[in-house]
Amino acid sequence: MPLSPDEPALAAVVPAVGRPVSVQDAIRRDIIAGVLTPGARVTETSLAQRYDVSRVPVREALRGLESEGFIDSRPHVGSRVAPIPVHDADDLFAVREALEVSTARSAARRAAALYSGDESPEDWWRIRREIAALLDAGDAHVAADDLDPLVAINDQIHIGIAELSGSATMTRLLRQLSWKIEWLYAADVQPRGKRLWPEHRVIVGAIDAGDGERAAALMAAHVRESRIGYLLRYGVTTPSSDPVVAAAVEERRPADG
Amino acid sequence: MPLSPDEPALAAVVPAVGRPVSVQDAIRRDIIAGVLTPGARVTETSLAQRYDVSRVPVREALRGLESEGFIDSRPHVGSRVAPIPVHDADDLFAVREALEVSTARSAARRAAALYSGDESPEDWWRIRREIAALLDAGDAHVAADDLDPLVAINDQIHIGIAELSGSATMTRLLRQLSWKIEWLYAADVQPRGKRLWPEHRVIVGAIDAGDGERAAALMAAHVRESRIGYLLRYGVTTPSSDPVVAAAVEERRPADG
DNA sequence: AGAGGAGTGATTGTATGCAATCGTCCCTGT
DNA sequence: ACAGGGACGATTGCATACAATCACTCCTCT
Repeated sequence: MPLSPDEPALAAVVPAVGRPVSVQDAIRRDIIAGVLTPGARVTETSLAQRYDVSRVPVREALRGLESEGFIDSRPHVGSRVAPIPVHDADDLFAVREALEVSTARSAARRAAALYSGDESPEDWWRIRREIAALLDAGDAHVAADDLDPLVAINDQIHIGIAELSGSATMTRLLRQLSWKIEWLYAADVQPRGKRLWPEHRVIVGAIDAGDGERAAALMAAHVRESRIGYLLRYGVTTPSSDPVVAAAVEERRPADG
Repeated sequence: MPLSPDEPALAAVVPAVGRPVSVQDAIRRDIIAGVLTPGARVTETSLAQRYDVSRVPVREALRGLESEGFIDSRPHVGSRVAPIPVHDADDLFAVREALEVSTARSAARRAAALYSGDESPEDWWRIRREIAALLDAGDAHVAADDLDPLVAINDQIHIGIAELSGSATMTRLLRQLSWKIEWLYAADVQPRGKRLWPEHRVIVGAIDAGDGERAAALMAAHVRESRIGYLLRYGVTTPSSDPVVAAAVEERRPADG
């Protein structure tokens, strides 16, 4: 697996978190962190005071958050933090499966085309190197039993795979969803991703090998396993929309916590 | 296929076009209609004058359009109408395939659950009736050889199927994409959807029958065929990211126009 | 002649103030 | 006591005005 054909090692692990936080980022962060609880009523004025800005940037931020699904807004009435998305969890996982299976397959195909010289994507190697760094960082956190950062790293890896697939649209959609995913996991203090973590390296391996179908199958299993684990942990009563997932949940429920 | 278990016939064919157009809708409409051509430079001030509003609503609209992919904006420099998305077409179709295969499968499963009495979704019948109306309307347009409205009707049907699937997330994402799809097709005055049109009724039939895998397979073939047709018509030179599609395009290219 | 830097113009980003709209409460009439 | 209507308060929607930032040009120095 030759990772760096031209440039030197390069650190660049920090996954774009250091931006000069916009109001939208600040509010989203507070929602994900639980400072602004779901169902809480928020007015433009109160938020403006809270973040010490005018109402105008708050307005823009609310519009953006609304389209991301974090805010429910009604004209002339007010806005609320969207109800906790646990109900949407199964839905969200279904979308992830649909999208990410496709990105994994495409990424592997592009890798194959790359090796055969048919294509030379401009920044394929840069992204691939970032993923490698993220995998290493995740391994370190797992080894240190410091699992909290794994949520963000996990998202970054999945977005990175989407970037490798070369589909700007999928990347954009997945980025939207990733925030909600983080929100879902944020409620879970100790993510059980430790068991699933090693799967990432296997998936990336299949991509490197250029085996599209294997990458797709591995990704499908990965997302599905994550979905089952989530539904089990939260004891969601309504069955999953995917019969296979629903059956697995039902089967494992008594054995689990 | 019993369509109306409780309510009477109901017209409601008009697919939500009559809203009091916001600035964002107005700009998007002009982009899709070609009034604002891709690459054109647009400033907040010029748009404000154009639509006779202040810069504030224009700002919000631009933010929204940016997240929809219609506008490329650089801070302190200006905004441009995003370059013509023909290059993204293949990408867009790939996403559609990933999402819509999933929605078709889920919709069929819900139909099966509905018939067996396991579930009673609140507005399943309403949506199903709207789809029926859309199918009829499309048939009428095809019969009259008036193919222009088919683009919008087509989008509405696909969104309706997503709604039947019960996945709010998929519906939201698909709705975002549908605008871009319309943009793509708008360049094509005479959409060649006439040949593909009857497939919709077959897909809906599979959903009604509760046959998830068949619905999924039909939808996959439908989107793929549409994709091939598009790439052929526009003579896109770069091969599709899907090898099957790329091969089909290559095979049919000489025979076609 | 070329490179560097300051000035200028254009554009975005933000704040404040006012108008429009909607929900709610109280008051009145029956 | 209850229903209906009007007024008030709260909140959003919008316009104007100003500040900050960036790109570009021209001027100067080497």
